[in-house]
Amino acid sequence: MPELPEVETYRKYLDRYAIGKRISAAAHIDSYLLKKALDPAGLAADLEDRIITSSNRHGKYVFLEISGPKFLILHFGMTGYPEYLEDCRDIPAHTRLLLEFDGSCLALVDTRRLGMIYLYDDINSFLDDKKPGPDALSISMDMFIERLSKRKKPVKSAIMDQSIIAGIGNLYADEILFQSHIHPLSACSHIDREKYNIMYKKMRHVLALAVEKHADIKKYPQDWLLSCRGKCGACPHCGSSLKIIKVGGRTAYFCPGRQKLYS
DNA sequence: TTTCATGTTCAGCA
DNA sequence: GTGCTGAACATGAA
Repeated sequence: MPELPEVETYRKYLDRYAIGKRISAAAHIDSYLLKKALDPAGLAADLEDRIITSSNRHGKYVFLEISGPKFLILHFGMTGYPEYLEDCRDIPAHTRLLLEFDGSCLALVDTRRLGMIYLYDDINSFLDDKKPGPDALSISMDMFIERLSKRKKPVKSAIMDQSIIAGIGNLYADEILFQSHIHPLSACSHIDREKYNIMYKKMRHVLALAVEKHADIKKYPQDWLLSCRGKCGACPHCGSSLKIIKVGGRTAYFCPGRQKLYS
C-alpha cells in the first residue's frame, strides 16, 4: 500500500536492515521493473561489491545510496515492499530483486510488477528527469497554496498529481479531504485561502500521524475514514452513508453531508 | 467469469 | 504549448 507513509516506513525498514551492508550479489532481477535502459546483468554488475550507505525519500521514491557513489532508486508501485531475510534460501514469491549480503538478503517483492527500479549517479539528475513536485511533508503552506490554487481540476486529482505535490495517493487523498471537509470534486480554483490553510494542516497531520503509526491502518484513530473505508459504509462522524464516486479514474469515498463542494 | 485494486505513463483532445 | 481524461500496463482477489 505504498503512499508516502508506507514508503517512509519502508525507508526506515531499509535503514534498519540494509544500511552498512555489502552487496555480494544481485539476483532474481525482473527486467520489467528496470527503467532507464537498465538491464539485469548491468545492474547486477553495478551493485556487486558495493556498500549501502544511506537512504532518502522524495514522495513515493526511496533513494538508496551505494558506495561509488550511485543511487539505487525504488518505487513500490501498487503492491511492492522490501523484505529482509535472515535466510536467503527462503525467497518470497514475486521477488523482483534480491540483494544478497554476507549471509542475509533483502528482497524487493512486488506482485503486480508496477514498481520501478532506477540506478542514477546522483539524485538531482533523477529529479530533473522525473520532475516530481515538492514532497508533501516538506512543502511550505505558501507553496502548497500556490501550486494548487490555480488549477482547474478537481482537488482530489490535484493533490494526487505527483508533479504538483509528491507522496499522496488515493487513500490518503480521501482521508485529507474528509478531515478538511472538502468534497473531492471541488475545483482547486474555487477553494478559498482559509480552506487551503485547513487542508494544509490536515495533510500534515494525517501524513505525520500515519508515519508515526508505521502506516498500520489498524492503529489509526477510529474516526478516520481509513479505519472505515470499504467496510462500514457509514461516516464515522455523522453516521450517514458514505458516497462512492469516480474522480480522475480513481474511486473516491466521501461523506456528502460533511464535505462541501466548492464549484 | 468479470470487475476491481493503494501505482505511473502516455495518446488524444479541448 | 497547456492541462485534463481515460486507457493501458501486470497480477491476483473477490
